[in-house]
Amino acid sequence: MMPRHGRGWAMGRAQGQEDRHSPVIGSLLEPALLILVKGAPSHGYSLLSDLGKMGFSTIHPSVIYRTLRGMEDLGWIQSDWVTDQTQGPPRRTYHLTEKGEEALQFWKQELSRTNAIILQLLAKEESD
Amino acid sequence: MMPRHGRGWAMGRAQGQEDRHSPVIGSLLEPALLILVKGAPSHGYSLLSDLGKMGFSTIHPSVIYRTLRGMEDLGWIQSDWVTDQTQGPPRRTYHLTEKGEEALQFWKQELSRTNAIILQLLAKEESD
DNA sequence: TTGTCTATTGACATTAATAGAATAGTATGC
DNA sequence: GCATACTATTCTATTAATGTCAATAGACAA
Repeated sequence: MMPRHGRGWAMGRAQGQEDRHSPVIGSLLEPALLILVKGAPSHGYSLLSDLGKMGFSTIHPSVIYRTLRGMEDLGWIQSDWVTDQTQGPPRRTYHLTEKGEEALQFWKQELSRTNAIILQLLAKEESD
Repeated sequence: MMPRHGRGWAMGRAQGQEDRHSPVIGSLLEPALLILVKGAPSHGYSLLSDLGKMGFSTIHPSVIYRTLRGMEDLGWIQSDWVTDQTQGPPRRTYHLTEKGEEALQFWKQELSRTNAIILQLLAKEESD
């Protein structure tokens, strides 16, 4: 049986499971949420679809909600319940805090660094 | 107490723990090993230092050995014991298999995709 | 024989990911 | 007034991955 995430991801893909994301995508969820919430305060369900458009479509909703709660525990974002202007039950709407802005700065550096490493890896593979 | 990996990584950094890698780095270990082993058959201890030079310096040796064994279980690489030309105990030297080459092709696509997502995220943050 | 470098493995506790179901409000058609 | 679909969030059980530490052991030089 296939591991459900992480190790050996590329194996599952080869066997026709296109709908499972790689571990890299999962690891980018946190900075992606910070950036989206910084852009405009938002709630889980809306972030879910924003992320979908950005290439995070395979991440399970519960993972996104759980991550948001975790980030709130860390003090990076804060939530308020919004009951009006909703087409359904109340929304928990998150906004970025100063602490979250700080964390985002670290993440930005890390994203650049990651970019460099990936380019290096691709270049090395090309040269073989 | 700080989470030891993943969630909330950027927090630890802010408190002066520069020596802990982000979850992204960990998730790139597998493709990095595939590419290095494809370049030239090699053993764990040597890959450890190659990875260090590439920006994976904070990954614990046992994680690298464990990942290599996992990749061998998946049939992506194969190992032989080499006893001569060593400056210490025997080395388990890995080489890439055809299956590993296939996995690497999927990973290459994913690395490009990841690159695109990261650039998109950084661009979005700039525009805020 | 002590220490240092090379080299690999195993075990334990912690943390994260996944699927699935439960809960619930709103809106629309019939 | 009832079924259905969409919006919106939470919880739980299971499984996988990660981090850390310790153990093992050969080679070589002081």
